[in-house]
Amino acid sequence: MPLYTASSLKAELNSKGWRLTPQRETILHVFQNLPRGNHLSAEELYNVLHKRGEQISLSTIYRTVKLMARMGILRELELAEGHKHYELNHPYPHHHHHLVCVQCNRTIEFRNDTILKQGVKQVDKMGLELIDCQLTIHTICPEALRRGWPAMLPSNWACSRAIAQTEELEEDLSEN
Amino acid sequence: MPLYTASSLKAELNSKGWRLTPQRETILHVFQNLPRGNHLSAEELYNVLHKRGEQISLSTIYRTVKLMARMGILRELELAEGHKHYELNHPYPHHHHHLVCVQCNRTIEFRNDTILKQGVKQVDKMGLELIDCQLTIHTICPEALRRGWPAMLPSNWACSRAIAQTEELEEDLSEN
DNA sequence: TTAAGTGCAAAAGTTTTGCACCAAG
DNA sequence: CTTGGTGCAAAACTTTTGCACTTAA
Repeated sequence: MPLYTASSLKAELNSKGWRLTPQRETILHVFQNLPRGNHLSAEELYNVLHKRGEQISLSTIYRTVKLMARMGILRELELAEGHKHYELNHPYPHHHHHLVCVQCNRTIEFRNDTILKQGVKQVDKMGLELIDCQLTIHTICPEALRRGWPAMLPSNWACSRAIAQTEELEEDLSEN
Repeated sequence: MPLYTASSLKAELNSKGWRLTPQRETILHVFQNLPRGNHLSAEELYNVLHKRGEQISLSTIYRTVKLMARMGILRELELAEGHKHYELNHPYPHHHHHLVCVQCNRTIEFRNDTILKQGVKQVDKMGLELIDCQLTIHTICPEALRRGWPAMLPSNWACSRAIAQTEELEEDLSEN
């Protein structure tokens, strides 16, 4: 059971005065059939479509993914590669976050329900609605380290301190 | 007491074979004197510097902020405005996250120690080091709503479901 | 001294837009 | 029919790079 069928997508669009077009339907299908963990840039989506023989222009792709991201259907990911990536905005049990190597841009997904809960709590507190909520962790992956990127983070780095102090905090609260 | 002095910055740089230049020092100063909650794009930083009479080229600015972000001194923010913003990467008690309106790009900062703790836990589990950890929440702000952006999110949206299910989960765990 | 950094101008990319035509509701 | 959507080509931007010249260590 996909998150959206053509008709539920149509209903969503029409309710805002927008239209369901074959292009939009096709693009949604691509994302729905994308193996979990994959995400596409506009250009990649364009290529996937062309391989399938679908002729959708790059402009339309850009317009569509942006619209769908604003609707909450797609998630816009900034994985530090100079362009945005998109993926289906999966509901709770499949919601996930990303870890990115600042050196080589390698990306790893992870799930963490506590974070989603905190996001929900935050918007609730402000009376807003959640469209998306993503934690991005920047790190240096083992490969990059091996290739010579700073063997150690400096001792007085903001984030080193953050770690130290947070660990203390964690002990104090003796949580989980 | 700033996070970095010229000499601690120099030490950090030198330890990796890099150099402290007047440009790098000046750029760090700008960020250290930026009122909390502000962040600058490369272009904005360029303008700030020029108003002060500092002649630093855009290329150098791009090179410097990227270097400092990879070192963990600055944080690279993607606030959906088509270009990156930078701010000092503050340690724990001042660490914060962002809430962004998908419609008007208005940004609101918030603090949440639980999220930072989860980020630390995640990298620890994988044996990595944390450089930055930022939750970005996408939402529609009240102003945008008032200006006519979808009065309600659709009932079957991924994120609506995420909220519902997470709230149940929250009750189940009866946490905090 | 010598390897790294800077500035400039040009290049490379991604994303947006104007406009004429097409099509969904 | 009317208004929104698409495709194309051009434009707009942000970010990166090659290269000659400086300069920190």
